Amino acid sequence: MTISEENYIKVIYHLSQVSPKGVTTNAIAGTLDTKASSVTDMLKKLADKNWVSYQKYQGVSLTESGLLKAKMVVRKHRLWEVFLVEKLGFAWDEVHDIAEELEHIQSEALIGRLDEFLGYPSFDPHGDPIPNAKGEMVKEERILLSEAQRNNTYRFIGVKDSSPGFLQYLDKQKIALGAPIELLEIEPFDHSIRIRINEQELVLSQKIADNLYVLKHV
Amino acid sequence: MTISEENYIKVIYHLSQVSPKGVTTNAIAGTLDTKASSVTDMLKKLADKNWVSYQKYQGVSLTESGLLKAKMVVRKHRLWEVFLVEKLGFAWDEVHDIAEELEHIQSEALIGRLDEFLGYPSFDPHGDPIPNAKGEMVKEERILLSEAQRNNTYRFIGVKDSSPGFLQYLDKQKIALGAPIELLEIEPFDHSIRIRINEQELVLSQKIADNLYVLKHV
DNA sequence: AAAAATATTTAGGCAAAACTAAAAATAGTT
DNA sequence: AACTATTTTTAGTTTTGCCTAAATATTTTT
Repeated sequence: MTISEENYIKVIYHLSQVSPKGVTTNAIAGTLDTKASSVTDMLKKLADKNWVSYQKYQGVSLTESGLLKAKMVVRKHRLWEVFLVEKLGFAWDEVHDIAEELEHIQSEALIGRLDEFLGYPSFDPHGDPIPNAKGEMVKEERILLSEAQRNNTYRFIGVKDSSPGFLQYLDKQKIALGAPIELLEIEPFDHSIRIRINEQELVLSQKIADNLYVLKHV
Repeated sequence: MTISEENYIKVIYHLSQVSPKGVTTNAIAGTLDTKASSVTDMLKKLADKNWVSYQKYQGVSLTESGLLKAKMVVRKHRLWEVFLVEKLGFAWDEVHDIAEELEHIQSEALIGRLDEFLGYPSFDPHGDPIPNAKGEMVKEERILLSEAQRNNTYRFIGVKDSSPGFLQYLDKQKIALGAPIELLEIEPFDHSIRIRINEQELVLSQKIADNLYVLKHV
């Protein structure tokens, strides 16, 4: 499996989470920053190798074996992210691009030992679950903070957008993974919300609340 | 710099150690397991980018900037090998191929932090020196055990051949890096040698002695 | 339901890095 | 010095993954 093929499979996997019926050519092209025609070429190749099922004009979805391949790439990506943050001391907004390269290193033994070295983590530094060697991962009943209810308390467990800009905003506001958040008020006009976090009150725009995953209760 | 370019530069660097006047096309082709014509193509490209000086039919040598590039690839390779052995628990005969992939990860920050994490090691698991960020490395007055003198004591500090087969042979004989070796006798007929190591006597063929680097004195 | 807009695919090409086969240069031998 | 053998280069192809431009499907709008 080439690096390019791995990247396509991974992107199809991520896009499938949002649109499970089938991923469009354009969506893939947009994510990979390539042209739709290049995507079509690759989809044929992936279909030949039985990693996706693809019908002209109808989008693609991963096959059983394609899904496992995708999960293994995601596993490697997230394990490397844990390594970079926990062991090498990188900040959570610095690790994505490096992990993007490391995820393509081909060695079962390496990833197995890395997993062990890290203590078999279940989540990466952004709160995303890490598939185990069989592709299994924790599934939590997370919701977006923008969908949360007034006067309830939640725990901040993940980000939807993990771009450096957003992560740096969270750092600045001292909104850290694991923090309890109490939803005090929802402003009907602009859907901004007022929360209590770290014994302080904070107002978040809808856009922010739309990118924070929380778990109910506390 | 592509992965292929890095591999060529690295191979030219290694071959230069043995033949400093100029590395031949065939030598490169042999090492990289490609055809001479492919090497010629690449040499032109590397010369265009000013990483080697190349004259048709006269072999190549690295330029200043090519030499630094080569040392940075070697630096990454050897640091990753230390990581694999020291942190992940791989044996010294298992790490070469994995490091061969890891050496191409592009991130100054990563390699700087890895170096720090490992405690700025000076040598890799096979006893080879690790260049620092400027390309500087320790230079020892090492010789081959086959060139050593009778009745002297040495310290085993490195291997010339670092293939898994040879390393496994050394493991089997309990010949480990750092061990003191006393040269008891040289057999004139086949140049085999008798040594004392780990309080035991051992006979080594010339081929073995030809692949062990030692330091005089003790 | 036809027209317009959008999405996708096809066709033809390009660059990188490899190849084979043939030509040219260098080195070794008599 | 000339001939032979070896090494190296050139010329022409192949494969992968991308591109542009044009053609075809699908979806949306009127």
